[in-house]
Amino acid sequence: MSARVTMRDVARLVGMSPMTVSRALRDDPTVSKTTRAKITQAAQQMGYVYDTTAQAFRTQKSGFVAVTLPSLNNANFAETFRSLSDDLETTGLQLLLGSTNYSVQKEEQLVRQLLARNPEALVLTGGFHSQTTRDLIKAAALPVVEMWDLPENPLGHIVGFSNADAMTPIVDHLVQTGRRKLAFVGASEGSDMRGAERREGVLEAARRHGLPKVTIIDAGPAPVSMRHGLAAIERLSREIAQFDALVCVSDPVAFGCLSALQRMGLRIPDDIAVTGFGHFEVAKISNPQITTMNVEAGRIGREVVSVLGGVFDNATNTPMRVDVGRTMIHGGST
Amino acid sequence: MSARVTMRDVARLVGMSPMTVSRALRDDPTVSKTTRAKITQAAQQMGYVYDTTAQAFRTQKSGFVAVTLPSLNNANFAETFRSLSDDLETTGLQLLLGSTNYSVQKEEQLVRQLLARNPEALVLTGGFHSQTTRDLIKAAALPVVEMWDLPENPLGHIVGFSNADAMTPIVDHLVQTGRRKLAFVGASEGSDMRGAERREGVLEAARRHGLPKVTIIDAGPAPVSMRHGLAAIERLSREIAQFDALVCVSDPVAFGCLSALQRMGLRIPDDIAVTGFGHFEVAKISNPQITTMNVEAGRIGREVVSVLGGVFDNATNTPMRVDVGRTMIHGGST
DNA sequence: TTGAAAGCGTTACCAC
DNA sequence: GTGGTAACGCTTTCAA
Repeated sequence: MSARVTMRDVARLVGMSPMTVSRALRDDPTVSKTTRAKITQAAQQMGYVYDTTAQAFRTQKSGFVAVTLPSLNNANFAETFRSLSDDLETTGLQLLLGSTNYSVQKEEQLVRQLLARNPEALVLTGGFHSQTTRDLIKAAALPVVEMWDLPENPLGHIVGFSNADAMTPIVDHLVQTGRRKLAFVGASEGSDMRGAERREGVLEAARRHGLPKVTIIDAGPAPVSMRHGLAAIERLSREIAQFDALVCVSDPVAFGCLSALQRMGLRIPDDIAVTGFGHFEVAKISNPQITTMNVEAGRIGREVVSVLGGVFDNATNTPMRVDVGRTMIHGGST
Repeated sequence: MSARVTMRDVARLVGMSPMTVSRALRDDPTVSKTTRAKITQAAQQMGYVYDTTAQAFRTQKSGFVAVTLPSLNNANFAETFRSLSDDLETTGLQLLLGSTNYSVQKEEQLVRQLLARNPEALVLTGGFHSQTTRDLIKAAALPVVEMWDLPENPLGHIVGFSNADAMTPIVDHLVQTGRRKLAFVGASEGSDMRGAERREGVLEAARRHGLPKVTIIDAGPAPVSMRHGLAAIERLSREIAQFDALVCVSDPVAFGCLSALQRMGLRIPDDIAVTGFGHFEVAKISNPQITTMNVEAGRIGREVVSVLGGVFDNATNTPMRVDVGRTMIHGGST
């Protein structure tokens, strides 16, 4: 177990100072070509490995951007993460990822853990956090972006959309196609804030249209997916026939509902309409295809990087507020 | 912009040495109860945040475990990651995650990036890597676990299963139920190594049974999902009727195929059988349910942590080899 | 139970 | 174009 090769060792070999080695390895233009060549060659030969930890310590810059996501197993969040990491690559920043599993409690713990790593920025999914989390973040005094949401009192920058408003076109469309007895299928109260906003958006839109009270079907605590949609409908059994449209919090839930309804022999959309949210792959592949709302998950990631770029460059801290678009996708389920 | 609060500052406030503060904050039992209480209280009040970077630098331990996954948007890999991070939590280690997007090229770049952070261990998905990647890893001389595979020449420890062998029960089952003209639907050659192994497993099993040559249906470069399965079948159109069973590389692909077949008016399993792999949610929700092979993704993560625990504790480096089980799940699609 | 000194590997800053 | 010095915040080691 030989000791680590450091810049000092490389310097000694080429007969120069560690400082010059440092500059050479960082492509500092003040180093002469010959020197640089000699140094890189020596470094290679000695098996020198650059010590990011020491750099991070010395410069007080970790090179990390911390990100929280409610869940990894979600095509939309995964896509946001991917575009984030792709676009961040050129900047040399690394993503430090954590998953909250839709729990405000877990988020607090996670944020604490992430902040201990001195990230240069923090990207949170959603605009709802515990007071402690907010305090921690404020004390850390680092750039913050909240995404996938459009909170009233943001912690910093925002890249997202109003989950409530996003439901309006869906309800409008259902009403236009003659549906009146709506039910909303989503996660239990308090477990998924964006889902709750979507629910409120549906209730509000229904009120505006003068529809009868929308029934809330609880699919269980978040994350809710296909199986929870299916189970919720199976629990209701024939009672489901009293509704003429099921507005679901997400496409996987909608697909679960669709499947359960079909197993019961109901015809979609003739007997009952079903809508989803998020333009997941399953919405396009199911029979019939599910009417849904597309949110450009990739664009959210890219916009976040662009916001961060502005923050790092200008050091201006005027909070940005990027409202990304949504597009309704019509399927055969309505 | 006030300067960072350090242990020195906390020490000054309570009239003790930084050393005692360090010990108190790490719950060193040699610190008296009163002192600890005073220190933690002062730290809290001053908004002290522990500097992990400095600690990592000083102790030469990053506290990181690096993990590569082919894709985040995959219920199985997401589950493995979740169990990994859950089980690692008690050890105080942080996961540093990167996604290779099923590219050996990208993996190389990613491994380089991750190794620069001095992780204490490296967890890779799959047993196939570029020579450069292998060299990089060997030079780094850190504990390595390859998972989701059972390579012949592992880099270190293994937690996985043979993707080829895992297909045998599926082919056996198809043969037993009278199917003989099989096609395999998967990603293009060279883009998904575990998928390729599954394909070889199917070919081999078919040979053993004396079946006619299995047709390979190329669903495009990895990652392949629902839409690729659907598109592949749509491209073949009525030619698909020559097969009596479609063996798919994964459940999402199988669901795409199933959906395409149903859109063409074929009946599953009467006209053609469909099998998947991975026991994804969609296999249980689709109509009919898809016959699949369950791999305990969560268990893989837990076993990896257990292997790492052994490595860190004993410092013994005898390579472990954990073969996790698989269970066939029968659905109505066969 | 507590403290002093030293140093982890790098780079900012200034000098030449 | 290159080098010397000091320092980032913490913990190991030894001493009291």
